Formats: sequence, structure tokens, C-alpha cells
Amino acid sequence: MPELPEVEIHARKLRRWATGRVVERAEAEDTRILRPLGPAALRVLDGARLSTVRRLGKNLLLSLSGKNEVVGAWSHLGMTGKWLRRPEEEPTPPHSRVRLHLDDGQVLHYRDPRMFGRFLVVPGARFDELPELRTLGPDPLEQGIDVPRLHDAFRRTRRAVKLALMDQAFCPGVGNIQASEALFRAGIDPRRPASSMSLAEIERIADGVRASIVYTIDAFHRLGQDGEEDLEYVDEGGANPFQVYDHAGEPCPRCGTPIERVALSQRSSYYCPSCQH
DNA sequence: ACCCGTGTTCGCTG
DNA sequence: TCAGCGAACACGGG
Repeated sequence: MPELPEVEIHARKLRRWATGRVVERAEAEDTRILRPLGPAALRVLDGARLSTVRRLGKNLLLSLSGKNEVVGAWSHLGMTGKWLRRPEEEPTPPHSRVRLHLDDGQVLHYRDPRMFGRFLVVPGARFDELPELRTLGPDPLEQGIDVPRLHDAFRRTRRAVKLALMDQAFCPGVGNIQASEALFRAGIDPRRPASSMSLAEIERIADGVRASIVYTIDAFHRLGQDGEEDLEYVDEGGANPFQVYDHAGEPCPRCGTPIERVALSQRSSYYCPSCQH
């Protein structure tokens, strides 16, 4: 269930595994993941060489050079998507939805049990024409957070600050976990109206987002989940490196007050009632 | 059995 | 007209 840090880990793995390699054959089951193009669209990937992997928010953008033209592929991991690498001779893992057979005897599997993810061929690698990417704000790591713009956008919404922070048009890559973590670091109650944030508080939120993302990426490295092993999500029994997320009832790492859980728009939020106002 | 879930889109509503 | 909310999607794990 990937947010920006997990997608970044996937981007690095895909670069290490496949940059410069040729996709000898792409295959996929006909699932909603490929909609609306379907499996036939994958044919243009056959024989294409992977040149670059870019991450934008929670999106992975693959650029390949085919026989006569450049071709792109857009991958979004949804809630349960991940990329795995397996030798050709190994059996296909369960819920493998897309397979890229490489010229080194390895296969990249896009595995996604719940099928909330996407994998679409993008002719000419013209990613800017994808409607799903057009509305994305500046990436927090690539372009950086535009604090005045965020302040302006938050001023004119009636939503709780945590829900506004999860809007991909403002701060793409932030999801349910990173929003909780960033607001804890900023000392701001997730239920407060976004419109009530001062410029100084937006600065603290931006700092919190950056710090939490960097910390989480580093934590996955330290946990050894960025090696050749597969990235294990927290809800699958992986270690929980977070300060407040999924820590209800446990002491706040800053002041010891028990962390509380509250639902905002059917999403769990975690916060310290004494550190966050 | 039942509830929960790191995401996004669609349709209804005020 | 549109922001905002709940439901839906689909499946595994606790």
C-alpha cells in the first residue's frame, strides 16, 4: 500500500534491475489494471529497451526506446501493487497481473491482489497527456513544496487539514500515513480546518512532509527492504517505523501521552492529543 | 464471521 | 457550478 516513500523504493529497484535491459516480451491478464487499453496494447513494449524510470508523486513513469519510436509506460501501485523480480524458470507468483520478460533471464512481475493499480502504455512517452497526471502538483522531492501556493490553496477549502494534505493536486505522494506523520511532526491537529492554517504552520507542515518522507525512505533502507528482497508493507507484517501511525494507545515518542486514533472521512488518523493543536 | 486496509474515481447532494 | 462526502472497486489478513 504505497505512498511516496514506497514508490520511490520501487523506482530505485526498477532502475537497478532493468535500466538498459530489453523487454523481450510483455504479457498480462486482461484485468481492470490495463483499462481501457487492454493487453493488446502491450505489444509495443516487445523488444523495447528501458531507458529511464521516473517517480512523480505515487506514479512510476517508465521510458523505453522501441524499434522506431520512444514508448512510455505508466504504473500506479494502488493499494496493494508492487514490482517483484523473479528468474524466468520460477513459477508465476499469485496475483501477478503484468509480466515484463527481460533479456537477462529475469522477469519483472507487477503483482496486485486487489487490482486498484494501473499499468498503461503511453505512446511516445507523452506522460503530460495523461489526465491522471495533469492534475498533480509539484513533487515534494523533485520540485519541492511551494509553501505560498499550499497556503493559498488551503485557505479556500473547508476540508480538515489532513484531508487537504492528501489531495494529490497539492502535495502529491502524501497518503494516509505520511499525512498523519507530517502533522505529528508539525504539531498540528489533523481535524483542524485547512483554512485556519497560518503561513508559519504551512511552513511547519512542509518541513514535516519532507522530514517524514526522507525518514521513511531511510527507514526502509535500514530495515533491509531495499535490497534484492521484496519490499514488505507494514500491514503485511513488516516493521512499523512510524512515530504515530498505527500506534494508538502507545506513548507519544515526544511526550509519552497515549496516541489517539480518529476517523476522518473513513480514514484512520493518529495523533498525540497533547503535542498537536 | 466480520472488520479493516499506505488509493482513486464516480455519483449524489446541498 | 461545484466542493465535499460516501460508496464502490476486490481481496487478504487479523
